[in-house]
Amino acid sequence: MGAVQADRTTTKPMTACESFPDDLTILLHAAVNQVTIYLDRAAVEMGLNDARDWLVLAALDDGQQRTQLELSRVVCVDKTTLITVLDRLEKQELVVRTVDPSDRRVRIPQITDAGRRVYATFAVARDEAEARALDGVSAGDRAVLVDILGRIARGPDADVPAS
Amino acid sequence: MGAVQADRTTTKPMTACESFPDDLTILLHAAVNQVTIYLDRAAVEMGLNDARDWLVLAALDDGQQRTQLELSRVVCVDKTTLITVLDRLEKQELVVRTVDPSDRRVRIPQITDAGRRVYATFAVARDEAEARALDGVSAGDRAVLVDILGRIARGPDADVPAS
DNA sequence: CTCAGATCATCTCGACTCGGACGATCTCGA
DNA sequence: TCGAGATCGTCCGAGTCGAGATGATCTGAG
Repeated sequence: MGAVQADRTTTKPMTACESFPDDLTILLHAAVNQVTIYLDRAAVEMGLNDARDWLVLAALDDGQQRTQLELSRVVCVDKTTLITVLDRLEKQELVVRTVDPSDRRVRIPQITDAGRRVYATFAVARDEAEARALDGVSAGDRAVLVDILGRIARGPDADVPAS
Repeated sequence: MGAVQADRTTTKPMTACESFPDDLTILLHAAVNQVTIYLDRAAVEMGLNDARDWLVLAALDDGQQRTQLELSRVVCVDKTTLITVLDRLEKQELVVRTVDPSDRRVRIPQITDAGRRVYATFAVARDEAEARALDGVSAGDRAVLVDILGRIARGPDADVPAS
């Protein structure tokens, strides 16, 4: 039988990956896959559903007032999917949806104290995971990594010159 | 803006991402997201469905004989999902499923000449995209990137001691 | 003031994903 | 030789995702 199967009620991909180190994009995929597996596990362990739940909490934790639409763009989650995430988090009382009094169409999701606590706990687990993953990597190399990833993430040109 | 919406028939996430550069894992997600968007677009342009289609082709192109199960592990795709990918690629005559004569349970998917051509074409587009993404990054820094990503992808130690 | 058009959150519904069956086949011990 | 158990590819059903439609609300022109 599957020895290390998580007893989850919801469906969740558990694909471990033994990739070939040929190519940057493949490597990138494999890396994110690995990280996701670990983070998802940590998230489940503390009652969250997903690493995405945590991602949303992280975005909310910086205190900025954001509409759901803005939030969905920040965390790379479809606005439709974000609704279900917020529903879940709200039910767990980790966030609340407040109505912007100046524009009653928009909701401003805000993190609660409980949410902040969960986020802080998770952040510790995440930092440990990162530290383990980057064990033996010099600070300079880490900076290089962050720099390049940021460059990739922001896109090849970010602002297409009006062509 | 946006404005560059692809007119796709199949469902496909098009979430562009304007992430905050706080954290490594978020950065990693954002980077892979960006790359995926680009690769998916390129894949669609040459008749493939997905960047995953290409990933499968890439894995098959190294000439190794692999069962579908092995293949699914290599490319980080669930074996069930891989079936639909192979079905599609087989219909396009980019791969064929051969039966291993020494074990008639297993299928050995193999890339065809047409598949090899498509893969080669795609590889050019991919290399261009990579070059653009890494424009202005020194060769040394690239090596660092590949090294660290590989380290992350291979996992901290594959089996986390259940503490 | 009124109304047309824009924008927000939500809902709907079709497409996709994956855990858990299942049949076919292999292996190994009796 | 035979059968129990393992392993392969495939199928099915529940769950998830996201493009487009919908309803509520805002904005600006007349």
